[in-house]
Amino acid sequence: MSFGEEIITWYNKNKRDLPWRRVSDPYKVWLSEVLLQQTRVDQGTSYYLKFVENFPTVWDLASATEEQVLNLWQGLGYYSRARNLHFAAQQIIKEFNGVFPNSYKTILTLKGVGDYTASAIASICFDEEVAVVDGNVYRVLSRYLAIDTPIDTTEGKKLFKKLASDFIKGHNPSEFNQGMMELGALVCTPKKPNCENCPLSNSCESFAKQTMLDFPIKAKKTKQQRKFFNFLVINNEKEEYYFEKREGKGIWQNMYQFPLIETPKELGELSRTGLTVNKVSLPVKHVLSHQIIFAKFWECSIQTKEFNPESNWELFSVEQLEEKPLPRLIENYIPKLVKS
DNA sequence: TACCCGTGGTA
DNA sequence: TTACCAAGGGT
Repeated sequence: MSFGEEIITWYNKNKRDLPWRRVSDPYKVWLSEVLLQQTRVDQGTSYYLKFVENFPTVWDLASATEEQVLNLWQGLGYYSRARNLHFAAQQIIKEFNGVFPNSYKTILTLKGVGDYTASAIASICFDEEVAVVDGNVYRVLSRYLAIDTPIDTTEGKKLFKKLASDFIKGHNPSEFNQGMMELGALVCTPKKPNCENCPLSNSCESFAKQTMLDFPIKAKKTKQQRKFFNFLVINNEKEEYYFEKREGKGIWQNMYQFPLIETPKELGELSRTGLTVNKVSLPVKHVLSHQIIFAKFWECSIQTKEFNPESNWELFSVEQLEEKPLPRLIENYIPKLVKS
């Protein structure tokens, strides 16, 4: 059997029964693909079910507010995906009259849809012969051919797209693409590849040399910057708390947090006119892909005469917060408010 | 192009 | 405990 035949035969025998594999609606396939970007199936599945239930059609998604979409996305991370998803739903209504675009080229014009996602939808829903290249495909191909070109370079991306495009030729595009990813997810795994049960081990270059774990090669390492966040936890006599909406370009855009004071180092003492600090949390370490945040929560009470809230601060009860999109760091602190 | 964007699981 | 990384995309 050819490479592609091996992949497809193995896939049809070993594929998992996943919710988005039971549907043919390109809208739902799109939802699943965006939800699973840089996200494990175990982590994304419950979100997929929530989204399909709350927004059964692209019209429902487009009609929602961004805040509703972000709120449903809460906890999954990479929130630009949610904002772009909402934007793209409105694109589909306006530019495509509510009919999901049906080719790689047109799907690619949707916000938040790049080469991978456009290839996935076009192949799975419309049988277009375009190869997906995701983390799984990089791993499978780099090991199979023992390719030492780094995958995180322009040259590497171009090379692997070309290789996958050559391998897919003449095969069922949907089954080939999903088979490549499924093999990477279940057999050709990052740490302990199960080569004994791999349909390609006979002809795998790295298996022959037992160098599977040397691939794929990456050129860069991500560096994490340390940051010090101080959140002002201020409540009034009605047990409401001040919050602010994050704006601008950075992390957690359009999501809510306690009023923030960022400092270059850990803050030992906080003084602000009209506020008395009652309690301060130990630093909470919150690790992100490019930052490590050390957050202190300063629980304050108001000295009514001199206190002057900023104009962008809003008061919410704990109940009202249910409908506001919160970063995990903030969400995790809410139970402490109810206790004390 | 290099860098930014989250969260949680694993060894 | 650190390092890696999971169905990537935007700027």
